[in-house]
Amino acid sequence: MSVHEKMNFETKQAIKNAFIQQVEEVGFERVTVKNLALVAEINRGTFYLHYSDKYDVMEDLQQELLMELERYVKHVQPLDAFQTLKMGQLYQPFIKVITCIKEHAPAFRMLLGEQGSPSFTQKVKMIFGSHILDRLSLIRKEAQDPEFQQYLQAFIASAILGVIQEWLDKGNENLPVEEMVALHFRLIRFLGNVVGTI
Amino acid sequence: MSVHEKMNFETKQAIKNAFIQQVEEVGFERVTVKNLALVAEINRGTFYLHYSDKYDVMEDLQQELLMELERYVKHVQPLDAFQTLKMGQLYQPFIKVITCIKEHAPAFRMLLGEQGSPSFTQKVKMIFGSHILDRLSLIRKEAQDPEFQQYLQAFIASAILGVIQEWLDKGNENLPVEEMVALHFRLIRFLGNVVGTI
DNA sequence: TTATCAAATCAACATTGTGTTCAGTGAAGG
DNA sequence: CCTTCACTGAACACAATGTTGATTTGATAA
Repeated sequence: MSVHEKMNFETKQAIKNAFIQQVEEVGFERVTVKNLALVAEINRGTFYLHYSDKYDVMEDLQQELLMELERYVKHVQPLDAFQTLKMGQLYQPFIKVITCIKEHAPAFRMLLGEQGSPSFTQKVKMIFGSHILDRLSLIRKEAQDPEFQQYLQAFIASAILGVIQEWLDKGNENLPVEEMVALHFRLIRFLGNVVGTI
Repeated sequence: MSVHEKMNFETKQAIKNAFIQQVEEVGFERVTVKNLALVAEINRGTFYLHYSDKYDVMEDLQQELLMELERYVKHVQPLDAFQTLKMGQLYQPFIKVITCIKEHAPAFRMLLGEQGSPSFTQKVKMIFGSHILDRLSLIRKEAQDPEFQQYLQAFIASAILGVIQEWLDKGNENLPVEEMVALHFRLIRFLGNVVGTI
């Protein structure tokens, strides 16, 4: 790697960081290339050497995070998860997912937050939904109806993501990753019990 | 009501409709006052007689829908809902909520969709969460821990809204309101059963 | 040391949307 | 007939955009 590529990389990073900061501050719509250049401490012209516009930065950031996220989510198997849970242990693949999100917390908080991107939220749900429900249809015949399965995916993926959004919102430093994972299973079990007892 | 007020009202409506159409087409960020005036077939200057900018239109639209929604959601009582469900009937207050959403489907689809507003989504979740979980803490001691309750709210509200978003996305004309309501309870019961049998 | 080359800077430009203003138009109502 | 009032149309200064071309910087390699 030449020094030029390194400078190139650092400038791109500076732009991305400025972007995250600006979106959190004023919302995506009010972000301007002018201010991005100002915050990133680069010339406005330099911005255009790396990105065509602010939408381009958004795309780049989203791609980066979605690829990283999918890398961990694809190892999650819901049946194994419940099995592990029954033995009173935490399910490692899911811990890795939450850890991944925590590591990129500023970006996720921004994209999933009040000023964020609905399309990103939707893509994250897709990743959760498609992988987490992979083999659930094997054990329950209702889950074989494609329409029901589709709504089941939306239901569970939204629920999980909703908890994660709440966690990010509150400043996740309070609640460690392990408790976060345990919380998900407590919530699902709680709902199951309520349905059972009524 | 004078004719002038009527004209006034119709112009505002035209702007709102143009706004919905434009957001769906190009996304909120790329909506311009210029194009809104073009689509609504009014003079650009006329726009500023009704709204100060596009954010103002967004606010107006959101307020309108949130007030309407809350009007129905506040009659939903989860305990009654499960009671009704056990007797094989559909829970009327929830039917009214879904009907309300269906009646304003274009606006809801836009605001909750890929090009929509995360802050609106969040507000809808708040309305769902605060009303639906109102008395759930009475029957289960876990639900009394405020932090758990907070996450439980996020969990359930997100799940329900996720299903509604899926419904709107697919074009809700396919699935009638009654089946939509039944689906929610089928989903919750399914999850309960899966947790119970594993 | 010096020539080289990519990255970043700087200034200038036409373009587009913004928000405001102000003189007009036309239809309804008194 | 004349007032009222929503709306029109044109003009304005302003701000951000995206592009260009000339220039500076600094590390690398002969």
